[in-house]
Amino acid sequence: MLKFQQSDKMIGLIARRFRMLGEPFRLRLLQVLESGEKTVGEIVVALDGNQPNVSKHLQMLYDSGIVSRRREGTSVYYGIADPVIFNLCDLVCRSAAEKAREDFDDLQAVANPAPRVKKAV
Amino acid sequence: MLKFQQSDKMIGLIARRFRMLGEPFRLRLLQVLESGEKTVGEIVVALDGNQPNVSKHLQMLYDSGIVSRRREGTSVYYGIADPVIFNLCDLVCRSAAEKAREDFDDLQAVANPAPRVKKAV
DNA sequence: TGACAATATTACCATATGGCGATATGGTTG
DNA sequence: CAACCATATCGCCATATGGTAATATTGTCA
Repeated sequence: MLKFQQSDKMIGLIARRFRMLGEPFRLRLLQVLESGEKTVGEIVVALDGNQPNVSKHLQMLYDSGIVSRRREGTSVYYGIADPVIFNLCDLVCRSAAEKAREDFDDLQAVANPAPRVKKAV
Repeated sequence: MLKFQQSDKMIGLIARRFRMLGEPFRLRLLQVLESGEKTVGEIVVALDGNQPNVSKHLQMLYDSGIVSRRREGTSVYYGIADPVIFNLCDLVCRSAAEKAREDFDDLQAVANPAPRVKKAV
């Protein structure tokens, strides 16, 4: 924010980044890669996904500059290219947890409405 | 990351948050709200959008706990409920800018391939 | 070069999402 | 209550996106 008052292009780029992280399967992909480089095959096994789907999402993350790619023989190793995403996830995680807690409290409040005195049930 | 190895539900929540930010129009909405509470009408004018669309996106942001809502007469004021989003945007902005710079450098490198000696064009 | 393994690409379907006009709802004022 | 704001919701369409099977590509090795 603040700095991208600028062009619509910049906003588009930012949005794209967020959209990349806005997909559960891709988050799980990144989660798997957090412990280090992995081949497509290894990732497929780890996530119990199907290969074309994994490749597709990896491609998207690669195009966005979030993951790196390295070929070795017939295998391709993917890794985290931009560790900042972990900071992002961390922030969002905390924030989402906070929100969830508030929602829960609100529900509680509805269930036990303002016990002014002792409670009369 | 790290902390949401846990449930798929948590991953879903995180993804949803990111998805909320993964839409140019919503980013612009938040940009407008950064300078303070605004009514729907004011936002419509500021973004030159149409009212139902603005309301819809505001509703989504509200459901996600990103913006707050306050009624005053027939108007409704929206504001930022979770300022963390600005940190997020800031991080992504920097990161995206970095990526853009790298892409540019790569292009340059292709255009002017390794001038070993003087240059032979 | 042929056979095989790993990964990428394509094609297609189902669903999700955004934009927008028409309409409903909620609140104010007379 | 009627008329009139401001906002929310609905219905529809066009497009984007994710999942998956079939197929193409790339690299290795004999």
